[in-house]
Amino acid sequence: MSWSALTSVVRRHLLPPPKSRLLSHFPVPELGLGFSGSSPKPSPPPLRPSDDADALARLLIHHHNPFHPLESSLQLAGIRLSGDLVLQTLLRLRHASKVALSFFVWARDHAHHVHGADAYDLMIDMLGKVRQFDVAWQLIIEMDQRGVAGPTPRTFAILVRRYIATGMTRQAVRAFDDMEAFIGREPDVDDFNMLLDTLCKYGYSKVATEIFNKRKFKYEPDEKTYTILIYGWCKVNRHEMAQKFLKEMVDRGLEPNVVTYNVLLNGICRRASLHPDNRFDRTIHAAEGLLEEMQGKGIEPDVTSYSIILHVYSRAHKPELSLCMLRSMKEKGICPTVATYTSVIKCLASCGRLEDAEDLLNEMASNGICPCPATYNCFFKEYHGRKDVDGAIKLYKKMKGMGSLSTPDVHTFNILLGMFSKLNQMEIVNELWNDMVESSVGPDLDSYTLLIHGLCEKQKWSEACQFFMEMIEKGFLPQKVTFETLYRGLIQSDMLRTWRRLKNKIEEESLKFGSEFHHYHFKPYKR
DNA sequence: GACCAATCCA
Repeated sequence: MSWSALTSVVRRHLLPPPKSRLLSHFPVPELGLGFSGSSPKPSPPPLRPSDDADALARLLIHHHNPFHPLESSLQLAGIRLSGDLVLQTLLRLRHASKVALSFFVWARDHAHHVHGADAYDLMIDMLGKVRQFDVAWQLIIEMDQRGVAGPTPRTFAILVRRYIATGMTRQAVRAFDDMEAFIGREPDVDDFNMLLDTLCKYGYSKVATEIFNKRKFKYEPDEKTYTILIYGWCKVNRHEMAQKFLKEMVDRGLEPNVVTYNVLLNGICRRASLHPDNRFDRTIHAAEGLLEEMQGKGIEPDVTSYSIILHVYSRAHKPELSLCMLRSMKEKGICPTVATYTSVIKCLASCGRLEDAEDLLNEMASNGICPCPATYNCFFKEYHGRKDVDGAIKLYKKMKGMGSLSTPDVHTFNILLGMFSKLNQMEIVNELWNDMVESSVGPDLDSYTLLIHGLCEKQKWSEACQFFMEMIEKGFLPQKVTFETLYRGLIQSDMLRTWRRLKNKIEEESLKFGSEFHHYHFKPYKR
């Protein structure tokens, strides 16, 4: 059966689409946790390519249905997709959390290859993202009872990360303490490091330090533990605290290694202001001092150390120094990575030296290093600045033909959308938009904003309005300027019917999802 | 998963 035939079968069984898919309203579904021992039926292994999973996922999102009718549709079609594959696809796509949970429950109960701990971990991560921690815990308990090789320490790492990302640090620590009862052993240093690392990554260095001081006698802290804490304090720009832990580390008889020094180096360079030149000089001086200190201890700088310095050169627009350092690191036998090359290329491109940047791009290729989208985006930014349409289109076409590591990302599209919209080439904007939707990397809030602003500038009010409503439906909250520009345009050109439709839409959404839209004012606009 | 790159609409 062809995909289009399957699509029509599925559609026939589906309920009408929902009115909205915003995430802030997320009713807990009936999980049916009292599963009655009915052993899962064995199902054949996945036979279909991931394209089908992708298409199915899109269809599911589009209709947003309960899945019972779908099961028969799938059986009718004789297709058995791997549940894990569809689940992963759903979770990759934006705003599909509710659909993903329904699918997970359905697939679990119908044994479509969703019994593994991986699927549970994916779901728990997603539930944490939308703050449904009670449901996440239900799944953890279910994992335990079902014996699906979990929950594992990784499951708890995911849960802990989600708690911390939400700012619920106390609950994160409690979850960490609850882990022992599930995994059947005491947490070790690595687990402890995970907790501290996650706290520090999200800026809770103070909480991490408190936990560390309370428990450092229970776990044997190692180099990683201290490096994590030093990273945390550097991140919040508290260098004196970073130094304090460096000292404590040495006092304990632990030797700082190259990673520890790179963390300190990045702490010096990360947000240092480089304007005017004497500030740049001061930063470089401090960085060189640290490099000397580490070399004095017999630790040689590695790619990361060089990449950190190169990033400073790039931010300060010093192409000569950049190239010089790249050369000297190669002479020392240190192989540049994508990050290294991207920093230098960004520096050259932003200084207008596109030919030199292209040379480096070729050098990367001959060294077998695959450029990432960020590498190409440096060129696009410069083309944008020069209004070089041909250059941009040529590079874009080249990227489209490349492997998945180098295909355009959201930023690529956003740069190009902004460029061609400003140059008034709306056919190309349209084409880019379609490419972006097709490749499922976007659109994001910026893409919508760029497109709508572009359309407003061209006075294409009804098109702009259409995209405005689409973005609301997808759960993006448009900026105030976007709303006001559109509002003014619709009123001034007497498009009152379109305006009313837009107004109803916003009122409908804000009724359901609370105060999010309150900064839009509906006062009649004075002409 | 102890460190390095990465967007710019008013």
